[in-house]
Amino acid sequence: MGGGTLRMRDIARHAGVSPMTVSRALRQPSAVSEEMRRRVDAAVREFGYLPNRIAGSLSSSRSNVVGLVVPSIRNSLYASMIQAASDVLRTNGLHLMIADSGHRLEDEEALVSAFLAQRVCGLILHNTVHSKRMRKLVETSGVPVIETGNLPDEPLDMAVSYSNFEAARAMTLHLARLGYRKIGFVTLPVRDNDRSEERRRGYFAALAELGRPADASLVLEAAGGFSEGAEALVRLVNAHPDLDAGFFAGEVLAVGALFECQRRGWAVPGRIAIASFDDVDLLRHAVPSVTTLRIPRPEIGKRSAELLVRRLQGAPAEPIKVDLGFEIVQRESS
Amino acid sequence: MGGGTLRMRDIARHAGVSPMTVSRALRQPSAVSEEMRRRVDAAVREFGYLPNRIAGSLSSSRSNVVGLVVPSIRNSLYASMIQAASDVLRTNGLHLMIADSGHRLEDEEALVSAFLAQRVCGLILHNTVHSKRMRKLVETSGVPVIETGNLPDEPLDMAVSYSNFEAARAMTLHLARLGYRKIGFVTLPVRDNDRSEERRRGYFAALAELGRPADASLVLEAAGGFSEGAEALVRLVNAHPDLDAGFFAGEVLAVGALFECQRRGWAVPGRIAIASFDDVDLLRHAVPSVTTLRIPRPEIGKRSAELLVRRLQGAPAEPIKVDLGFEIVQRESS
DNA sequence: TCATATGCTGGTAGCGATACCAGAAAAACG
DNA sequence: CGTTTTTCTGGTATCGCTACCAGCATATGA
Repeated sequence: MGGGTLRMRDIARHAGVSPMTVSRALRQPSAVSEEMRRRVDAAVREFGYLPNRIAGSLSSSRSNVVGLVVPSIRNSLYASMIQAASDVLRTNGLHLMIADSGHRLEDEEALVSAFLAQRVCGLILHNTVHSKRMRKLVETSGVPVIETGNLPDEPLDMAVSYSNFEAARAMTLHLARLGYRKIGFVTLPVRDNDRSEERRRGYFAALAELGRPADASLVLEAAGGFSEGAEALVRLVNAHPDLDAGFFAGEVLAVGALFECQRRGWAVPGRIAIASFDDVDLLRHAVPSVTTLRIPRPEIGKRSAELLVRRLQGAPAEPIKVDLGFEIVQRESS
Repeated sequence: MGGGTLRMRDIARHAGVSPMTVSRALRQPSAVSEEMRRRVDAAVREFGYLPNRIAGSLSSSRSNVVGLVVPSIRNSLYASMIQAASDVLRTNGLHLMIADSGHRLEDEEALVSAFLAQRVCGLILHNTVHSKRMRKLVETSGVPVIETGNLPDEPLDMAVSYSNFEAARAMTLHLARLGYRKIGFVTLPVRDNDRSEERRRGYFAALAELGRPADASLVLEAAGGFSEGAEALVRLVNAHPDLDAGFFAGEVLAVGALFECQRRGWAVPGRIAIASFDDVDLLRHAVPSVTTLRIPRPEIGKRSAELLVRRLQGAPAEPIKVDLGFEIVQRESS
């Protein structure tokens, strides 16, 4: 059973050609004659031969695997990005190795090391905060890298993202423009996470522009679950009975808060308005539908993969920074 | 930059030992003397050497990558399974290559081929319906395989799952026991998907046990979106004004239906009860919280990975079929 | 004391493919 | 028709590492 995996030379023998001809017939059929191609194809099909990509990679020092590190596989946000990236890569004969860092910087470093040891031909990292050691690791490897979670000041290589700062700022201004006077902000954990940090900064920047005081008690940090969102809302309202809008840095938090309002019979947006980050289906279909920021996650995945592919095809290694922007989606909840 | 990647012999030279000693010091430190280990470690750290796993895999004909194919990366159900599997694999030095078949059988076959060409050391497949060619492909490769989406009659190798049939049957009986007289069932697309098919069969089996007629108009097939769930519910109610319960084969469908009830002011469960498949956070926190089937997704991922690891460590290649069961979670919506 | 066991190190020969070059055959040219 | 070019094929030498065996020390036994 399966023990005897075939090698190229076996196919070659059966086809009555040299191994080199088999190799060529498989990778660039146009380089061999009609006759050879026919013989090789026949033998390949007859034995169900699958070329050993490991050997191929070693020999050509070129791999066809891209490594991707996200903070959490579970999060559906990343899922839409991953899907889009995966699709583009696949049509270019590349595969995706996925790992999650669990939001731990040291784990990310270990994962990147492992990926580099596997000799991936490219890396996509969601995180944009890196240790010095990691930066050096990636740089000396010479592997093209894309960062996607934020627009970093000093990209490792290429970046495809949007501005968390601008997005949070824009939404805060939007809520103010709609007439909300007291806007609370619920952020995801900030530690080792520049995205959260940027969003918080954006919120405060907007308040400053509006000439409103920066009240730290209007900002709460919450882990990203439904309960945490509900809890945060309640705490904010208790502390600030005149709170008339809540801006949540994640869709799960926002929906958790929305459910809490339903349980307590608080009208949304009558009693309190709700706004969220990231346009997932859930927010569009919730009752009431939730105002949010549309971040072009699939486009980020697509562009990242495309840039990687282009670079692998020989494009010059110049730093590229793509800002795919965002969009405010005004809905019933505000 | 980075052009000159170091080889083991370079490290060996700098450490004043042979390449073999470096190899051993890295893989089984106990096999070399204290002194050698020290010298090698120092050189490795000094130059930031990363062993080339491609070469290592080729040489030892042993890889450390597991291939995983799910119908859709986007679906959060798979995410919790993937996460759990990934964790177990990582602690055993294995990595995960992930691909999605988009529910297309022919794509799955292509992906499995590609994975086998990459010489993965194991496969996890969610799907359990396979073409003849695919079965042969996998069998002759000799690679251990786990199927996770259903309990197949003829597993390729090992299976870790639960019974879709029994789960759907149990929930239908449960709803009947609660007193619901007319239970509609909304299934996900059935084509090439034995899970959906099994669920539908389970629903009908329950009806038969209850001595109720098998009314095909009580079953609707819907693609898995919020709108589709909402739509399906409305169509069912229009066709059957006395419908008092809706059982949805996916959580997005169920929540979509729930939202529709909220929009229309239908009391849940007063006017109509709702039940779902799969226990995701959303269902627990929705208002009202939704009755559902808890499928042990993380456990499935964990056990799958563990079985794979054990097999790679030399466990005999015997067919194993693990049924991790399910559980009915009764909540407010029914 | 010699013989056998044990611990550690290094040399050699692959793993299965591809890069590169050489050469034969066919085609194109003057 | 000879010469140059083009087209195609095959041999050889890696790619970077590990399996396997040989060999030298030191340790253990009789």
